[in-house]
Order: sequence, then structure tokens, then C-alpha cells
Amino acid sequence: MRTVSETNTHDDRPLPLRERKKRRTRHALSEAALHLFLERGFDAVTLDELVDTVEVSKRTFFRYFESKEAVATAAEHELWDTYLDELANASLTGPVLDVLHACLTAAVRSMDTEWERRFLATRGLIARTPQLRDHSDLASLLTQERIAEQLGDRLDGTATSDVRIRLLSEIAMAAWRTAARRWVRANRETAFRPAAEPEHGQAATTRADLIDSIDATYAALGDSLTLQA
Amino acid sequence: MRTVSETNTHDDRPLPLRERKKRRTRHALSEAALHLFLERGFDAVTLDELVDTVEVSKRTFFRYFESKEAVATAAEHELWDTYLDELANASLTGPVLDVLHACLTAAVRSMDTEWERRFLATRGLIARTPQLRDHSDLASLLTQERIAEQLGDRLDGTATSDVRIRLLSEIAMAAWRTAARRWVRANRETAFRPAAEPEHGQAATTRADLIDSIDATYAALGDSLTLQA
DNA sequence: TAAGCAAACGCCACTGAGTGGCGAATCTGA
DNA sequence: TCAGATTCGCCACTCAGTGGCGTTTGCTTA
Repeated sequence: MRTVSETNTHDDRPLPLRERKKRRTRHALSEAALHLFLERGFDAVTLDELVDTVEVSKRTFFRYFESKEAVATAAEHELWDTYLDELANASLTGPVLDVLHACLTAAVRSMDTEWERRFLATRGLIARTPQLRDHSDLASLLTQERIAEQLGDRLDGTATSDVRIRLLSEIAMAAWRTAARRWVRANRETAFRPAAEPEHGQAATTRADLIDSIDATYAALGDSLTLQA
Repeated sequence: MRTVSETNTHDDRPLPLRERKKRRTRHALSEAALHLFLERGFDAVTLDELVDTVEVSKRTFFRYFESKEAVATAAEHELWDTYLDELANASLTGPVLDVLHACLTAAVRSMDTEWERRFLATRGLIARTPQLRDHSDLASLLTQERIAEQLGDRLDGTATSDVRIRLLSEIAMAAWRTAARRWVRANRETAFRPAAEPEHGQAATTRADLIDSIDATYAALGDSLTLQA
């Protein structure tokens, strides 16, 4: 039993002031970055500009984000963190590929609506900025590496199966990249507007579509291996 | 019959002088780069240094290579070019994955010994330089993209199979990355010395090992998909 | 509530990759 | 031998990212 004063859902109050300030700075930076980048393009905005609008020193910026690309893809990084958490808490039973698939969709589902908005913006930027696409792909490869490590620790560690674990992680991420790219391509024009109109009756790009794309892609994995000319 | 004066192996003569000079410059740059990077580390060598030792302006450097990373991984790029050529000339019959597998090993086999030396050096650098590992991974993703495009053009272009083609390309490259990483990891200490001793009786890292690793990895693809916990 | 401590920040100078512009050298083809 | 076109060198510039250091700000203990 916890005391009443200790709210456990989204408790922002009990956090030390210092921590709250940090969150606010981080949030302000990533929010302003998305806004500026969408407005004028990733390349056209310099870090000095971004840093000026948030009224923070450039030195401080790099205490929060490790690169200009990182602040634009923060939402994706959060997804990967959640994904890895899901996997860490999942029980490894049955086909491992199914577990990875389930963890990924669970991660996507568990993000809040704030995240969804930022993620859409990020993917919009990625779609029109090669540099960001590279950074995003790299992040997926890094995550894949982490997955392989985690699986390697938790499954039997025979050297023979090590190749299979690495391959499995690769394949799982391949499914993500394929699904995400398909999903982005289908929405290049319709979505990703700088100022998102809130309640457009039109069918907007939702995370449900993304999850559908993921499911469909995972389902196509088996066929792909044996694809005939 | 050719005249005796016209040697056909490595004929550098019939090429216009301008072209020969360009080749020499490019070769000198990539050769000096490998040497310097292996000697003192990728980060410790500045472009200005490299450019000074070759006695070329920095401006000229960027007319030959698009980045500092590119000059260190030139050998890999050549492999990808050859791979794509192989694929372009291959007949698409039977399982597409087998075709990709065959093209890759064929490409590796068709490179000359000069290439092998440079490739080994490059992989040694990649193994110890995260920045280069990223660049190499990105190059493999880009190649994978090209493969998907080529396959998309040559196979039937139904939207349904598009996902499978992308996935197949991803999976094929996943096999490469896994194989190459395994191969590098197995030789991190034994090989990749700045000044390679020519005829060490000891078993040295050869491209045969690499091809074996590729074969083994492709063979493990099917199992990986159905890997059970 | 005052003192002391550590974390976070701002400022500033600096490195180094990559680019733009333009005039000079060099190759080529008639 | 003389245009015309490439290619190159030089120089100044932009901008991401880092190191150092002094100052502020929140936290803690007396």
C-alpha cells in the first residue's frame, strides 16, 4: 500500500524542482525544434537560431541532445526506449519473432497522444530530409543491436544460435523499417502539416494505420524468404 | 590478336591522360587515407593532413569523395557497385533470395587482390571506429534500397508484392551485416595491422572465410524466422 | 535561515568538416 | 596552335560540436 500523497500516475508534483525544470527545457527544445524544422526545413534552421528562440545556450542544448538530428527524432527514440522496456518485461515463450512483434505493437499502443503528434511530425521531417532518414535508420540499427544483446543474455548463449539471434533482430527491424516507410509514403502529402488542424473530419493518419502496416509486414515475412521470380 | 605493345590486363595507356591522372589522384588519396587512419586512428587524422600528404587541395578531395568517411570505406563501396552489377546481369529465376546470395558471393569473388587488402584494412577501421561503422551500415541500407528498386522493376510490379520485395532486400542485407560483423569480430585482434606482413605462415583472414560466413548466415535465415524460446 | 555543496548553466574561444566562388593551370580536339 | 572545356588551387566562409571556466540555482544540513 502506498500513501495517498504519493500519486503514482504522472506525478509531476513530487518531482524535485530541478527535475521539473529540466523536463521543461527538454520539452521546449524538442517542441521548438519540430516547429522550426517543419516551418522552414531542417537544413535551413541553424542550431543557434533554435537555441535563441528557446533562450538557452548552445552548450546547454548539447547537454540534452547529442546532435541536431537527435532533437528532431526525439519521439522515435522514445518509442525505442519503450520497445526495449516492453521486451525486457515480456516472457520469452514460443516463437521469438512473435514476441518481438507483440512488443513493438504494444510499445506503439502505449505511447500517449502527445507522442503521436510529435511522432507524425518527426516522420514528416524524415520523409523530406535524407540526413534525418539516415539518423533514423541508424537508430533502428542500434536498437536492433540492443535487442540482440538482450535476447542473447536471456536465451541460451550457445555460439551456434548467436547468428540466428542477430538475424532475427535484423529481420524484426527490417519489418519495422519496411512498415514505417510504407506508412510514410502513403501519407507524404496528406499529413505532416506544420500547423495540424485538430479535428479534420477527413481520415487522418493515425497510429492505427501504422499498427496495421506493422502487422501486415510481419505477416509477409515468411513469404518474402521464399519469394520466387 | 593485339599488338604486343597493347597490354590488355590493367591497360592504363589507352585511357585519356586526364582520366589516368584522376585515377592516380583517387588512388593516392584512398591509399594515403588508409595508411594514416590505420596508423593513428580515424579521428586523430584531419582532412587537412591527409590532403597535405597527397599534395592536393581540400577542395579537390571533395571532388573525389563525398566525405571523410567515404574515403575510408571506398573498398566497400566498390563491392556494392560490383554487387549491383552482378544483380543487373543475373537472370531472375527460382528463389530470389538465392539469386541475391549468389550475386553477393560472386561479387566478393570477382574483386582483385588489391581490393582484398584494402577491404581488410577498411573493415579493421570500421571495427574500431563507430563513426565508420555507422557509415558502412548506411551504405548497406542504401544498397538495399537500390536492390529493391531493381527487383521492383524486373519482377511484376504489383503493389502486393512490393512489401515482400522490400523485405527480401532487407533480409538479404541483414545476412550481409551479420556475416560481416561475425567475420570482423573473429579477427579483431589477429588481422588489421597497419603494415601487413606479406607471407605469414599463420592462417590469415581471407576472403574465403568471409564467403564461408556469408554462406553460413544465409543458411541460417530460415531457422531464424521460426526460432523458439 | 544561513551556509555550504553540487548540479546545471552561460559564455567564449576553438576545432574541423564541408561549401561557394573565381581565377589559373591543364588537357583535348580541330 | 588556338579556342573550349575540365580540373584544380586558393581563400574565405558557414555551422555543428567541444573544452574550459566562472557563475547561478536548487538542494541540504545545521
